[in-house]
Amino acid sequence: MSVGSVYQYYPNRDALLAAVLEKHLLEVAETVARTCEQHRGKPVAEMASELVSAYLAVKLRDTSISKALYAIAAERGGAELVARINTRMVTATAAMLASAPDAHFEDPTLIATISLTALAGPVRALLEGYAPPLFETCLEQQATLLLTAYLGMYRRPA
Amino acid sequence: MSVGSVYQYYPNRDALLAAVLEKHLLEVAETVARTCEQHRGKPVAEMASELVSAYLAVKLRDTSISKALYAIAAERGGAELVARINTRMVTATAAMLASAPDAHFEDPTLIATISLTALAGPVRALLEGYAPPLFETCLEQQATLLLTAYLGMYRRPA
DNA sequence: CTATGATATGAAGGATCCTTCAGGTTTTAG
DNA sequence: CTAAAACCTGAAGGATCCTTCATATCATAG
Repeated sequence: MSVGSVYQYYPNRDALLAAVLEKHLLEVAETVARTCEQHRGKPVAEMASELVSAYLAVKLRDTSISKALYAIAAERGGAELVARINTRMVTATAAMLASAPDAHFEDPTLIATISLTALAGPVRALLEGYAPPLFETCLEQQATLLLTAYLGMYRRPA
Repeated sequence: MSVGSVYQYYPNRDALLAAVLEKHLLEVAETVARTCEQHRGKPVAEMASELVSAYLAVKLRDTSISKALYAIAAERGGAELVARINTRMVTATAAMLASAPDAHFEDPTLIATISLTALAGPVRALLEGYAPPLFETCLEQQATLLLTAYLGMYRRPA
């Protein structure tokens, strides 16, 4: 595709990049939201592993795209876009957490935010290239452990 | 300071940015490494809270600098620099973990990497602006809980 | 087949940013 | 006080990137 063609669909460079970023973020947010809706009422340990599994799957599907979009998200207007779409993931996750039969969260939104951002940290390290060689093979297991342990702190007797 | 003066100390733009980034990263890495050395042999719960405390303190000391450096780190050569200096933090943290009397880690480097990157996630969300209003007030407590729970999974009887 | 509209192309222009350098100021040394 | 060295300054040049537009190609319908 040539340079000129792009300008028939987007008014300028920023609009194009924002559209690409939004498409990807919406895909991630939708995947996470769907997963959260499907696992309401389940034990927190299951919530943790399913959330990790879904998030990693969608983020690592095409690593070159995810990696490139970090750079775009850091540019003008990127933060607002990320913030807006992240809200959807946090809301869905918080709703799932609130429905757990074996745990009680006083502030589900806070716990959801911590959980998702904590998950994003290792993924970003992997995608950006600061991570040991065999990091990817252990990531899902360790991330699941991380969230299971964290959410497990809020467990209550049945 | 004028534009021309800068070029008396650095050959070009990238060298200047790399130097600023390196200075900040080294400060963070040194702080974390010192904290880790000071808490060898302590229980894992204490390791977790001290690591969180030290990391947050140095990262949130000047938020405008930390925020600006994320953009630099994403540019040419930034990833290599971050990777190189992160190694120091991971090594120090792994050594601390290996010395815990109340836990056993088969792969301390892996656990250290997950711990540090998981910590970096929420901090980044805060600095970049995607985080709820009262996120900062709860961050230290929640991050401590996150790492305490995670590292606690590797606890063994005394 | 031809006309009309829709889409594609990439060189040229403009805007922005990086770097240099001729000259000025401050500091140091004799 | 004077000369030399060290340092500072910002306008001008060059390099890079964003955007436009005249032209070309393709698709559709009459």
